[in-house]
Amino acid sequence: MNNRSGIETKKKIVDAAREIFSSKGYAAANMREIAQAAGTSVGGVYLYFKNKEELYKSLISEKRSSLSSMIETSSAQARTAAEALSAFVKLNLDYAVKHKEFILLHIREHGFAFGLEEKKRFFRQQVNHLEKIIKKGILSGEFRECNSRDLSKIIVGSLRGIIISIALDEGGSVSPGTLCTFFLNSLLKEEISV
Amino acid sequence: MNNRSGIETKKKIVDAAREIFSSKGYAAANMREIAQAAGTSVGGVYLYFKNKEELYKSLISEKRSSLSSMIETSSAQARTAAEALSAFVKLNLDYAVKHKEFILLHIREHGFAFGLEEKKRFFRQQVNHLEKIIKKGILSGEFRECNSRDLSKIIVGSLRGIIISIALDEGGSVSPGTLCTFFLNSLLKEEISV
Amino acid sequence: MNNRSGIETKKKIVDAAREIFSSKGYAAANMREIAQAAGTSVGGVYLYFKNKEELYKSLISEKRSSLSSMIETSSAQARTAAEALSAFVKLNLDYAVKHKEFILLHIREHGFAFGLEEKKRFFRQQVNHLEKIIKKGILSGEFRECNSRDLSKIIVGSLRGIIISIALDEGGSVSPGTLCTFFLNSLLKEEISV
Amino acid sequence: MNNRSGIETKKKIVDAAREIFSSKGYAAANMREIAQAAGTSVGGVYLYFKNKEELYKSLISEKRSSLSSMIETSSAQARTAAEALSAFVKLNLDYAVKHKEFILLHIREHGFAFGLEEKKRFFRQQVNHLEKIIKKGILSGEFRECNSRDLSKIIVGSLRGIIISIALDEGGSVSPGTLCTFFLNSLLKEEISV
DNA sequence: TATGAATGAGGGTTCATTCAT
DNA sequence: CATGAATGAACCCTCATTCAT
Repeated sequence: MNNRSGIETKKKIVDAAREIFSSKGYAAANMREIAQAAGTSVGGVYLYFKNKEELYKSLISEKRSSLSSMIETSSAQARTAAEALSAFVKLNLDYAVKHKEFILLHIREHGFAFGLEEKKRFFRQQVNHLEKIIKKGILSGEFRECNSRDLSKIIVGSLRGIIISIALDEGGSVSPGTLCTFFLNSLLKEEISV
Repeated sequence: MNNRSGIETKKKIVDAAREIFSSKGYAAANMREIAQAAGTSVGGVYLYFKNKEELYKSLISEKRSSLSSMIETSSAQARTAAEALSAFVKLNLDYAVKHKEFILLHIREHGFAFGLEEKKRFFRQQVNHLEKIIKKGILSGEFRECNSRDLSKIIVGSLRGIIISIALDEGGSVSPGTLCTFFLNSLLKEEISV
Repeated sequence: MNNRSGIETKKKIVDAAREIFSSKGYAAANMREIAQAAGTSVGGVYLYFKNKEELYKSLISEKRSSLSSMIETSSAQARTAAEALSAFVKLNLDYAVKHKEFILLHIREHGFAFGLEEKKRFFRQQVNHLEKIIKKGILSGEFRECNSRDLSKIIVGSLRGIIISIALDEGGSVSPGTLCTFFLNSLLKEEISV
Repeated sequence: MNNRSGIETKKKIVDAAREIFSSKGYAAANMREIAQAAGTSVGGVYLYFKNKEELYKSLISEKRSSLSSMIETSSAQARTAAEALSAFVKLNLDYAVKHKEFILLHIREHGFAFGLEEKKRFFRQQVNHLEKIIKKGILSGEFRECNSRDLSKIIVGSLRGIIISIALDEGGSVSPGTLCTFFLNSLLKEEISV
């Protein structure tokens, strides 16, 4: 096959790699298989990616930055703090549903091999982002007084756990609405029932 | 090796295996290294475990069942539903702090390699257990009316996410108390502030 | 590439190939690199040379024959045997200094890969040529009686060793004059000091 | 095969490696082939040598140091400078005859891949050693006044070239005696005929 | 029980060569 | 003539597993 524009080939490789990495993890995935799934030869993969690690990292950062920017955008458009939090939660969950493989990729290899620092940075980013939302809510009188830092950590952490459940198809999904209500119970002045 | 009983050797192997598996993941860990860390020979490991997979699985199930039974016990001793939930949360967090390596082991390889089914079963077990607590709380009038199944899933999922944060040392731990309060906000009739 | 004639391209390839082959040896050199250094594409190289081996061989024989003819010419112009020997030695040394890379190429791969027979033939040629000079010198009474065959072998061999030292920049060059004197000590009737 | 004492296996590997490296050069030699020739498995080779490079280097240094020490010893026993020089030449030639493969190994890869510095050092060592002999000869009145440094370089270089001829079986060997006489012609006060 | 040398399949990676454009 | 993406065989090396001692 002699595809003049390698861009198509590259895309196929990326797709195949995501699929395979996420289903078996980094170490168990093998380049031969990825090439095959992408419809190319082994050498073909190395035409676009320096090596296995680079291929893997490219998947991670590509997705991570796309999620980050989506979150940023949606928050800017929210009127109230509750709305911003809802958007934050929904985006994360939607993303998890749409990109299960990415989530697995992201969760798995957590703290292994390489990229630990990048992952922690991403987590901190999320926490910081949420903290801003909460603080704004407190200032505006929408949320009650609380430790915004701790709550942010708890919520981001929780979200991650729930996303894992979704990605692993563990016993049915939880609706974003239900989850938002759950979080808002500790934030809003008036109580709502789940 | 001149241990009177092989039991000691086996224990050393298990400890070394946990340490190494959890720090590098299943695929990247290697038997020579485990044997060395355990102070035995490669062949020695195969005296006690059929193969790498068996060794790995034994670690998982060993810890998982020990946690399960602890939770079971603690719940039986609780007077109120809130107390039972607190115990549940605290046990899980304590366990995470004390056995970070196990958590990593448990989280990582999530849905990979093998053991996916066991992991899902464990998750369902936890959800079921929590659901019972919540239902009891509703019946006793301690908790408000709510979808106990959904809430259980949310809480167990959240707990998992937070445990991961702890295991990965991501930006300071959240106290069990704070976390319980957070969960109870959606359960108790009276509201409490975090 | 918009060279009017491919001849220029071919020359560039040959130059690049010599440079790279001689600096890394046959096996470690690679076609992509050669093409790049020559300012062409990989395919371009194959337009002028059937394959890697052919490209390599062409370098060797090109240089070898040019040296051979120079030696032939210079000998024809010499008046005395000593002069002929001097010319022979000087040409070889000059050549080594000017074409270090070729020497390396020639020395390295000595008896390997391919071309062993050609190399031996070249060596024999040199020995034969020198033997003629020595015999002429004995006949003319310039040189003393000696085993001309053995001496030729020794001198050609020695020359090769010294050329290697030069090509490898091992500790300073020896002047052609000094070397000639050294060789002539075993040939001339009167003794000279180095 | 389960050879309790790996030392035998290691020897077989070394022998096979020398044979193969010297017949095809470093780059063209391949580990599978070496293992096969040694009667072991690929993994077996890596039990004794970290990698291809290490295996290669071990051959070189092993032989090099053994030759060095032989030369040192023989020189110490020589009565006259001429005797010392003879011993030096003979040892080198004998070594070349007995260890053709080593010579090839040593000559080839000259200035490539790795080990260039070690090779230069070995050359300088030889030159230094010979220079001492010549200086002693001049002092004792055995040799005539001459530039001992230059002559040493010339002789060591020549020796190398002649050894290459021998190793490559290029047209019959030169006897050590003839060669010594050749060298001594430029050193001894009285002239001798070859 | 315990050892560790030996095995060999398999993984990551390179590179000469081809060929559609 | 020229290009460079594509191919795939082959290389170096690792490691789970076995087995003679």
